[in-house]
Amino acid sequence: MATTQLDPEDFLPLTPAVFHVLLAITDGERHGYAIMQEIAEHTGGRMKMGPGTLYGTIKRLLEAQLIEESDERPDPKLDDERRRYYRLTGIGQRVVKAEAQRHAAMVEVARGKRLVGKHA
Amino acid sequence: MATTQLDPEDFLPLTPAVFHVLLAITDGERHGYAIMQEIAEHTGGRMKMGPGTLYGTIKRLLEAQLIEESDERPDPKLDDERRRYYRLTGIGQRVVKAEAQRHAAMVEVARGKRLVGKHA
DNA sequence: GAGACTATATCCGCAGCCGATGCATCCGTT
DNA sequence: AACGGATGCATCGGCTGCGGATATAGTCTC
Repeated sequence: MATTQLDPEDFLPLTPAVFHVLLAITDGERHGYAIMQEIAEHTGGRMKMGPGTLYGTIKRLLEAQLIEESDERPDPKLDDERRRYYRLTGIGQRVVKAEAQRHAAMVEVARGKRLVGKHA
Repeated sequence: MATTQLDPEDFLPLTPAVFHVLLAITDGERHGYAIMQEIAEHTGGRMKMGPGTLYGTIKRLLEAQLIEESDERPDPKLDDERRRYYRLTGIGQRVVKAEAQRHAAMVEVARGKRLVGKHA
């Protein structure tokens, strides 16, 4: 086996902001503004991430190499040139997954204490 | 029902530290040091909360009236007098529950993206 | 009686959230 | 074509609060 793989666990726990951003791009690349909307959407509008949080978070995620910018455009003709698209890196994927499982485990603890009901 | 109902949602989202502390005392009162251990335990030792975080968090939770100190001792003879016990207030209970459900919803989103498998 | 563990408390550096602000572009309406 | 609002990215600075270091002291074991 080649390199000693970075352990995704070393990145945990993620801050809520970071987790939401990563979660928003797990199923395909997205640009900044779309990430904001995605987050607002899948939290039922409860969480609205402002630009300060978003772009600061993106910057740190790029440095940590959990995400990377991509030059590919879904449809050049329809696209807004100002947009900058981001996608998960390999390690990024492993990190979101690990964090998601950590959350799942926490929810199970909460379920044991009857704070949440049976599964949806 | 004299009191004006505070909306638990107003307290969300909780910081991870706060959530862990509240979760640790949902099933009965505990003293500070025991809370630390409880947290280390039900995260499989992954999260270890230091005294700075713990007592700072407790202080803020007392001010916010999500927890309160109790004078009752489980067993006076066996007890260490230095201990200070805390329990959830009414609103505190509603807040942990709301937060737990928020987390459960987030995990469902992650499940939809196949980051976590079927339920344990 | 040394050392480890229990138990609470404070201090303070630092990370990072997040609203405010700025600027440019795109698009629908009139 | 002028306007306004939404889209889109970026920076700045205040402030919250996390978390390691440190202090104090009682308890327990060897």
